[in-house]
Amino acid sequence: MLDLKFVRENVAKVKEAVENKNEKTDVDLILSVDEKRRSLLSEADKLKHQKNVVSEKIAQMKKEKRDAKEEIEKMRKVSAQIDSLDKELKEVEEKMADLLLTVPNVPHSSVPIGFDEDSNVVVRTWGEIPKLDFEPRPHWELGQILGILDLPKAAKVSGTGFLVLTGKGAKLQRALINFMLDLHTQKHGYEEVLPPFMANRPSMTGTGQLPKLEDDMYLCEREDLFLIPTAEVPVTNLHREEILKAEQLPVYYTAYTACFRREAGAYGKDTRGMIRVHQFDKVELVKFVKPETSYDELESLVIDAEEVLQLLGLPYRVRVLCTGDLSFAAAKCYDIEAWASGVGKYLEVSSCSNYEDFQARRMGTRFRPKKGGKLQYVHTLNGSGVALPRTMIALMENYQTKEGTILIPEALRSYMGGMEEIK
RNA sequence: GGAGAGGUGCCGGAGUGGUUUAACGGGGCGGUCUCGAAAACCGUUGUGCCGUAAGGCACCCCGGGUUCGAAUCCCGGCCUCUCCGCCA
Repeated sequence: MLDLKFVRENVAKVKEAVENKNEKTDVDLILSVDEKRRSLLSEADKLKHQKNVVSEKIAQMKKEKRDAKEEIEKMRKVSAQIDSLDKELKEVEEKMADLLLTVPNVPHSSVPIGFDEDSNVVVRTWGEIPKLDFEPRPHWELGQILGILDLPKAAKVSGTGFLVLTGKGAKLQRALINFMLDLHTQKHGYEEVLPPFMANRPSMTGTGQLPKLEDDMYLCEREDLFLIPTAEVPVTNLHREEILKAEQLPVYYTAYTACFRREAGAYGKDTRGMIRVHQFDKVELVKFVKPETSYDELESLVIDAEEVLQLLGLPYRVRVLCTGDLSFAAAKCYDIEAWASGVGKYLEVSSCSNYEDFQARRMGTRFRPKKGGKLQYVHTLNGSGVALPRTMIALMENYQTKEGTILIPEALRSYMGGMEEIK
């Protein structure tokens, strides 16, 4: 959420952001509602002031046992006026709040302007794309041959877009989770959190999934709870409506969770295998930082995520997203994409974003800079560190052998009980 | 699910229908003292909104209601705690 004052004072900038992000927010409507709101507010405030003054007078008169009938009668009328103004004001303010939630964050000045993902810019690549001397198999074939991925059973149990990992496949997934959590907690200084996999509306609104993306999420209607689409939601909301101490910043969290996405509107895309599924595992990184450091923190966040792929020996590239591909709440975002030999393309395994104070303002997460200074909103960031099925895909497809087995990267072997190969 | 208790500021914790941002304590900040520090003492310390400003308004979990006037009384909701039931 942007500050209403900021919108008022930076109309051109906000309209440009709406345009560049391909959003449809009506900024002029916001301005006119704001004007209405302010005029109602000052009218109501005047009457309330009168009420307060006269109420005090009535109290005084009662104390002196004088008759206050006339004043009471007058106030009865004023109160009625206030009531009706307040009612109108409430409607206008609710409308204002709803409108403000539809204004996207303003992209950082370093973000390339562009309409869609074709304008994303590769900032670096790492590793060599493996040159296999045989026709590489896609992961679903490998999974079937080795008996570690059973898509037909997943379809039977739940439907398309779900996975059943079995035996060494399940173990490999668990190994990856543990490997990543250990890396981030032990080497990168993140605190591990295991949050709920369901979140309420205020939380979903806090991080910016609501109101825009409601249809992309699974909703348990009886409880009005959403299955989390990412650990970003529960972990970032840990500090909703809180005032953090300046000296405790920056705060780093890492969390493993399952993630649930309806993938509405993605029908026909990546339907085979486990590239795009309704439920997947992910290790997430979340940061709460001081505003002046947030862009440095974004760079180090990306590096922390990249290290996962480096240690696994998976080649990847990092792209900075252009304005049109940038999510609603983000000010800047890097995608990390791992190369997968079987399907022959780069797969997005991480998205690292700086939200600046956009989420913090929605959540009410602030800190006091020091010495009785004014409260300020923190900056929040998060990134996958990293998402699992696609990392599994890259691993399976890049480490496959001519015989259809999969070599296990060095870094993972201790997590696999010393296993060197899945065969 | 049943019964009870409670939700107050940065934190702990009082609170009478009528000068309430709200006793008291802690913390923070400023100062006195000190070579320096601790201790002690004194002072100070909420947030948001409107307004060029002076100033004003709102806020004691959330939403309604009663009243000239509600942190205080009534109703609904959410959350926490205790006991009982159920349960991996």
